[in-house]
Amino acid sequence: MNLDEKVKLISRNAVELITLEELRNKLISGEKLKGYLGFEPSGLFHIGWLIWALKYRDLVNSGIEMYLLQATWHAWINDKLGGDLNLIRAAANHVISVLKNVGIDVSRIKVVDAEELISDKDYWSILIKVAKSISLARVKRALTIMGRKSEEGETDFSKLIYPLMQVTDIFYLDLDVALGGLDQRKAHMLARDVAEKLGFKKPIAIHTPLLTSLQGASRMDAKEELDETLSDAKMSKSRPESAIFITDPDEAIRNKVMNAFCPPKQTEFNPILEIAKYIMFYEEPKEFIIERPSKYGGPLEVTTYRELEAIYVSGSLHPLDLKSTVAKYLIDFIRPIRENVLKDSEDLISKISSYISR
RNA sequence: CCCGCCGUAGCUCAGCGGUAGAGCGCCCGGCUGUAGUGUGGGGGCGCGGUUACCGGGUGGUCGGGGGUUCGAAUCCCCCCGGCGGGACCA
Repeated sequence: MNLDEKVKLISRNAVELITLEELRNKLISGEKLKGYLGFEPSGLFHIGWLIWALKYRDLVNSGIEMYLLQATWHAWINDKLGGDLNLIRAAANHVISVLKNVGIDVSRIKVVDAEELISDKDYWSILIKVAKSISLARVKRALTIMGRKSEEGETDFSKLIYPLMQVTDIFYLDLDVALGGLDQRKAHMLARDVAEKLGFKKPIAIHTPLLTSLQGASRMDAKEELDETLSDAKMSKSRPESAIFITDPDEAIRNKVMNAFCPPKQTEFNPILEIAKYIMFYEEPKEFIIERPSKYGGPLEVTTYRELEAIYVSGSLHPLDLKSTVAKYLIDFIRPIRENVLKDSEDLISKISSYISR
């Protein structure tokens, strides 16, 4: 793989890459790059996470030495799964199981548990150095979670430690690249802000897009939808269709897609089009056949997302036909993963599910 | 990563094209003469020097580098540092 091919692989389908120049320079220098993604085990794997999972796979394949951080303590701070560390660990194993089945060669990556980090006093030494180098206002600004919840009620103090831990994770692991959904931007930028002053590597930040909720309102990312649907029973009952889980059976996937928000001709905040873009067409060209009764124009075939978007925007592709086609391909995509994951970790899933449903 | 504000004496800041300033601090002196000390006690004298006050003095790569100008702390560009805000959604 030459330089341009590597850069293309690393940057494809990312919302942003900060900065491209730094990435190129590091690649040119020939040094072995280390990267990571930290995930919060918070319940069942949903398809929004597939986007970063696919990106993670790209980075592994590009030759970057990738770490995968199971952010169990972080999940504890965020009260995921009721703050039960045993459940959180089960959820972490479930995520690893999914990643294996998405085609990530687990033998090529280094899985790190937050437990390992926090048991080393060097970790806490870095955390305090980071804390000393920034103001309280700056930490608060790096907090994604705070915004909405603080309007509703009190936020406990542990939440302030969260961004510090994210920054410390990056420095402790001595990383060149930090990967995450766009919701991780604040933490990554904080790390970039203080890195040089403290003598650590300034991480290149790669952000993947977030999927719009199937209901169209907000985003299907870990911080909002999953948290609310999984850890909040009320939400789960009132909004059962907001996310598609990797463990959903075929019919559930089809129902969720068919019931989803999908405004005609519109690309913005259109979850179905986004699924097509980021999952179906993650790799192009791709054979994408829209089967359609002849009275609505008959079957159509496209090979790139750009073509699909063009015919959708023009109005010649009806949302119903888009939905049924996306449902079909999504089912095909998820089925093998689901089957293996269920085989792999059924006990974990039932543990997590039982928490959710109780 | 993006935007904004700031960077001038040790400190807080003013000055914003025409001789680099103020307050505070610091140093010296005056006034005062406490505690302590030279003594066993007291006085005197000396040492010492608190607080306030008075007088005098000390203060600078105007963050760095370029540029414009007869002339730059001041205007323009780049960089560094501090702070604040933004950054899909809320």
